[in-house]
Amino acid sequence: MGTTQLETVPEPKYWHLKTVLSEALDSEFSVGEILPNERDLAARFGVARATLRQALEQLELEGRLQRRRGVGTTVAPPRVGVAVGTEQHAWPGLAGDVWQPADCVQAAPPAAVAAALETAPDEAVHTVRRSRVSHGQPVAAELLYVPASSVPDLSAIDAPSGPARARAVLRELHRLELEGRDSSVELGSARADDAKELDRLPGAPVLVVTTRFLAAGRTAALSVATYRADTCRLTFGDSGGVEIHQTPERRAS
Amino acid sequence: MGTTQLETVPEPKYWHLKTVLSEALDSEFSVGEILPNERDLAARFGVARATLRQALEQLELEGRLQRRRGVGTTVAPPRVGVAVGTEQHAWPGLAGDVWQPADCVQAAPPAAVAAALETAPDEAVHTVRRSRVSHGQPVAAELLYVPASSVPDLSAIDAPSGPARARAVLRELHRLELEGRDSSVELGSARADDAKELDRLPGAPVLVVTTRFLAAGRTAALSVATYRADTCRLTFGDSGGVEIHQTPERRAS
DNA sequence: CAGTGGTCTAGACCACGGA
DNA sequence: CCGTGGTCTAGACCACTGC
Repeated sequence: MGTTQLETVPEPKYWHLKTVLSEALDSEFSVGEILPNERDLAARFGVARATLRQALEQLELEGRLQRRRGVGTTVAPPRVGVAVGTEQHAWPGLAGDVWQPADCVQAAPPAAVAAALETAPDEAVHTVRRSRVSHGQPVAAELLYVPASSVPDLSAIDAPSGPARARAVLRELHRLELEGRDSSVELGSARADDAKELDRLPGAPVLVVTTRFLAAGRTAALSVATYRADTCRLTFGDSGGVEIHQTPERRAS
Repeated sequence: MGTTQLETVPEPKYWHLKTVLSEALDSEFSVGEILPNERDLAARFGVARATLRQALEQLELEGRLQRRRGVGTTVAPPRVGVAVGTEQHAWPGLAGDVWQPADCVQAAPPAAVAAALETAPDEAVHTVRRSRVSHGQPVAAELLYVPASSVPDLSAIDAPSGPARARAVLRELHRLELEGRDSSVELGSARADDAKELDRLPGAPVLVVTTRFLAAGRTAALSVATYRADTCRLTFGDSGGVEIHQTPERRAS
C-alpha cells in the first residue's frame, strides 16, 4: 500500500557488518594497523560481541584481517602467492626446493596414506617433516611419506632420525626416475601439530595439497602439505599467477 | 602434590566434541543418514547449542557433514574430485568442456580484473557466466572476462546477451592462439549471487580459482571460478589426483 | 503448521601476550 | 598485572522446508 518496502530480504547483521568493515578497511586503515578491540567495536556498531565476531571471522577467512589472542586485530597484508605447481617433473628436495627438512621418523602412516602407497596398513614408512617459510612467515607444513621400497639402499650409517635422516631419505629418492605427479587441493582444518608450526590455533582453515609422485609404475612417495588458508594464495602453471582481490558485489554506484 | 594432572592443556569443548562426533560418523553413521537435531545433540553432550554448533561447523568445513535449514544435518559423501588443471593448453568452451554457458553481458569489471586485463577501469568487457555440475550437483560458478579487443570480429547479429551470446564470445576467442595460462587457488566466501547458484548460504567457504589465459603476449581472458569448498577437491596434474582423507592425529591405540 | 538450522543477545570466565 | 581475543552459556526469535 502506502508503505515503502524497507527490506525485502533482511540482510543478517553480521553480513552487513562485514561489508561496512570491509569498506572501512579499504579506505580508512593501512596494512598492519591495529583495530579497536572487539568489545569497543561491538558497542560502536550496537551489536553483541558474538555478532561482531562473526563478521571478523569471515574477514579473517578472506585474508583481510589477522587476529591474535593477547594482542589484537590487525589489518592483514595481501595474500602471498606460493608456487605449488612448478617443476612438474622434479622430486622434492632437489636443489632450489623451498622446503626445509625438519625431521624424519619411521612410523605407520594413516590408513588413507597406506592405501595410496599400497603398503600394508601397519607397515612403517619413512615420514619426513618439512616446513616452508615465505617472507619470514611460516606458510606451510608438510608430511612426506616414503615407503621403504622406494629407498632400498638407504644407508644404516645415517642418523636414525632428525634433519640429517630426512636429507638422506630425499637423496635416495632422487635415484628413482620420476614419471609424473598429480596433486589435489582441498579445504581442511589444522591439526594440533600443524597449527603449532603455522602459528595458528588448532582448527584454523588450511589448504591441504596432496601430491602423489609416480615412479616405476606406482606411487613412490606421497606428500601432504598444509598451507595457511588465511595468508596464502596457491599458484599453478606457467608463471606466478594472478593477483585478483575478490571484491564483494557492487552496490549501485 | 599427590593430585594427578587431569588436563595439562584443557582442550576446548568444541574441539573434543568434534573428535567424538567425527569418530561416531566413521563408525555409526552412513552417508546420507540424518543426525539428531542440534538441540537434542547439545543436550546429549551436555553443552550449549552454540558450542555444539561450533563443532558441527568445523565438520561441515571439512566436508564431513551437510546442514540445510528446515531439513537437518546429514552425513556428507566423500568430496568429489574436480579437474581444474587438465588441458593446460586449451581455451575455455572447446569441445568436451565441462562448463555450461549460462549468460553473457557487457559490463565494466571489478577494478582488480580491469587491472589484470590492462583495460581502463570503466571499460566494458564481455562477461560470460558459466556453471559447472558434477554428479547432479552444482559445484562451481564462473565469471569469464573477455575484453572486446580479444574478440574483434564478434558479430553484431548474435544475440546481445544470453547463452547464445556466451557461445559466440567463446567461439571468437578460439580464433586466437593460446600461448599459456596460469592459475591460482585461494579461500574465499561466497558472494550472494554465487551462493544462490551453488545452493549455499552467502558467506559459505569457497575455493576461488583465478585463471589467466595468455595470447598475443597479453592476458586475453580472465576466469574467476568459485568452487564449493565443502564438497570439492580440486585436482591438478597428470591424472585424477589422490583421495586422501586427512585424518585427525592418532590417539594412543 | 511443526520442526529444522540460522541469527542474535548479554552476559561470564579463560588463555595468552606484553608491559 | 591488565587488556586482548577465545570459549561457553542459556536463552530468544527468525527463515526455511516439508507435511
